[in-house]
Amino acid sequence: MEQGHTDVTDSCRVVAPILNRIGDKWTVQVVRLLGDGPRRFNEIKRMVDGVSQRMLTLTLRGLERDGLVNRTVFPTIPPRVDYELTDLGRSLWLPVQALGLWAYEHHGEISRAQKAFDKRAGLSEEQPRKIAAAGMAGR
Amino acid sequence: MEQGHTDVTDSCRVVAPILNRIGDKWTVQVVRLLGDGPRRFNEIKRMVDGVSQRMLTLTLRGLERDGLVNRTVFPTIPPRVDYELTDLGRSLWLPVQALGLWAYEHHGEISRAQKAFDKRAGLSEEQPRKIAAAGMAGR
DNA sequence: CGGCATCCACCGGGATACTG
DNA sequence: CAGTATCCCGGTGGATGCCG
Repeated sequence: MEQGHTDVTDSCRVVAPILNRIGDKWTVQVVRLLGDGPRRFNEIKRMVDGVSQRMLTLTLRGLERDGLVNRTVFPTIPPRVDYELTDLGRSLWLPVQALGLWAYEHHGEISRAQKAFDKRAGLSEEQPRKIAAAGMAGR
Repeated sequence: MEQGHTDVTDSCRVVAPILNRIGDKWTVQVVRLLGDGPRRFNEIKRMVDGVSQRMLTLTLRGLERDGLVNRTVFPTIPPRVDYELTDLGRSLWLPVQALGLWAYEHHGEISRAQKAFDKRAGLSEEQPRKIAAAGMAGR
């Protein structure tokens, strides 16, 4: 990638839609699951608890469309379909892992911050979050 | 609700909601923007093009609630409010950067994969994606 | 078994107007 | 300037049923 580019919004416009894919309700779990090796449809469905088969289908289609997973059909009876990460998918898996690690390390802090925030908001509608002295507004 | 799987789904359940925050429509852009230094409300609104003031408010509130940004009110007239990343917010910024880097590096591959996929889907409804020989389905 | 199609509830998010 | 409040639309995603 070209370093030294400059505009924040520029790369953000590229990142945003991808983060939207990644960050949707099921993609991450599926990617992490498949990072472990190829799985078939109902296998995934069982492991990703709570997912409807509709959403799992859509998720896998999206991943396939993005070139992140390979879909392999075995024309047997009953039919069998395997999904596995492509090289691209595996390369995605790494930064996702990093983010997952961050989430895992900090979700305690986050939920504490949330509870503190909710407490402030709940006890008093007019609780000062952080008040700066007037006059130091100039930068 | 089931459990007792590998540790994959475990950490995923922690990651998913956070990725949901990060991956929502505006959070990343705001975080990256604030990674550059503190900004005031309308300053952010101007830089993040397309965001409504409602969504910007909600986004910043969410980030504040998660302990990722500090909100500082200057009780001046006209009022002024600064937003800046907390230490936690800055620590998040790194893996987000990594994911952004990945997106930036691979969005070409992705859009190519998407076009190829759409072409396959468009030309023929019954285009075989990848067919494995029957008989090798056993694992 | 692995889908796709349909219907429908919910809520994310935009536009607009009003307040301190 | 920095919000809050209200309305409303479209997309996301769950439930169900049918099909190869």
